[in-house]
Amino acid sequence: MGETAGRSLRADAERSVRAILEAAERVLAEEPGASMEQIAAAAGVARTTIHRRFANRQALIEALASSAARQLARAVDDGRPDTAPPLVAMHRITANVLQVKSAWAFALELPADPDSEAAVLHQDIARRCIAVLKRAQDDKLIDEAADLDWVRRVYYALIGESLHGNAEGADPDTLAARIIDTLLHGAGPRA
Amino acid sequence: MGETAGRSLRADAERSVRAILEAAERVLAEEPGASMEQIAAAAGVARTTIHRRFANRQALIEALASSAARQLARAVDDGRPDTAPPLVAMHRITANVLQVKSAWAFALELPADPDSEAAVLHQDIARRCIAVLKRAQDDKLIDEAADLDWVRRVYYALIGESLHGNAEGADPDTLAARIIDTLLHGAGPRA
DNA sequence: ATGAGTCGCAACAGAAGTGTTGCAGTTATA
DNA sequence: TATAACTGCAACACTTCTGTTGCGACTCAT
Repeated sequence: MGETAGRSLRADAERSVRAILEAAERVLAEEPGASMEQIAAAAGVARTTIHRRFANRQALIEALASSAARQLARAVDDGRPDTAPPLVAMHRITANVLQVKSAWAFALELPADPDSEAAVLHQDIARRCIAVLKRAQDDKLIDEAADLDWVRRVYYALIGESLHGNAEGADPDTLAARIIDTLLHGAGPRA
Repeated sequence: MGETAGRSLRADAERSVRAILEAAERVLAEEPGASMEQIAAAAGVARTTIHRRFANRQALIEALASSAARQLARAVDDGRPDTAPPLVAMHRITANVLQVKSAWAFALELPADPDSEAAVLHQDIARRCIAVLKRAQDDKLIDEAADLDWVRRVYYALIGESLHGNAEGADPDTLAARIIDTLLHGAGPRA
């Protein structure tokens, strides 16, 4: 049977759903084609339990994407993108996002249908990201002729790249500092 | 049966292999889990023909990765990384790489075993990439304190990002110019 | 404590993919 | 042209995954 978004579940059922989503992230990150059986085993749950909550493999993956997108949105909000000084907001947001993305890398890189909840959230996040960049631009931190959408894409790419070679688990604040420094100044000689 | 690297094939067989590899790139780029049947159909070939040349799905994918890596290596070489002035080499290499990567995106983002031919080629490419950056650094184009491995990773990320939003098919030279400009100067205000 | 919700287990049917083989017909190449 | 290579097609056995059902046991909520 399975439900994508039903009414409130019992406490133990809710625990199972969380365990399944976390296991799915862990397993699928290493092997995108992994079977429901593998995910169930990693979650410490029977395969049938997954099918009770999620009708399809598809439904599970969509729920995973939505869950991760919500956490990402919260990570951005926690950085006070509208009120904090641009540089402070960028640093805090970047550090927060790095942590969320390192835990939900697979789910957040999932291609989402344009009308899914995850896609809407990602679109909203991009909007707020550009708003922060705009404020930075007004403060002369970013060149006035810069294409903010390109800057945002570069920013995303720097975050993604920082996570690849991070098996050692460097400090998020250190990584964030390097990301923002590179974003604003590049690799050229300093004045 | 299938061979990963046999002796010289007949002309028509060689054509088939090329068609299969190109179809595999096309099909797998859209659906990484696509079946051999789908690949065969896209190549205009019977499924059994694929199995004659490639023992496994695995073998096919490795051959795909190797083929793409060789083309990428050639794209770098064509930019004269050791002899041309650093800025010229960077621009030419970037434009060449953009074209190859747009045609073989799936194959080039494939995770490769450390001892595979593709992995060796990618490692060699990274080595040459850093060599060019080093020459740029000697020419004061890159800050002397910069971590060249980080610069290389940023460079890769910028190339990857440029290809995502490129459904319109912008001019490789234009894209390359923006990539190098961003790499060296970032988004901050110009002096 | 009682009832509804939840779970694990076992079993099932069905779908889809993989890899192999044999053979007849076609094509390159010497 | 003669030979060997190549191809498509059909059929096969085999494995794996999916999604479902039924049932007894357990657990949360009231």
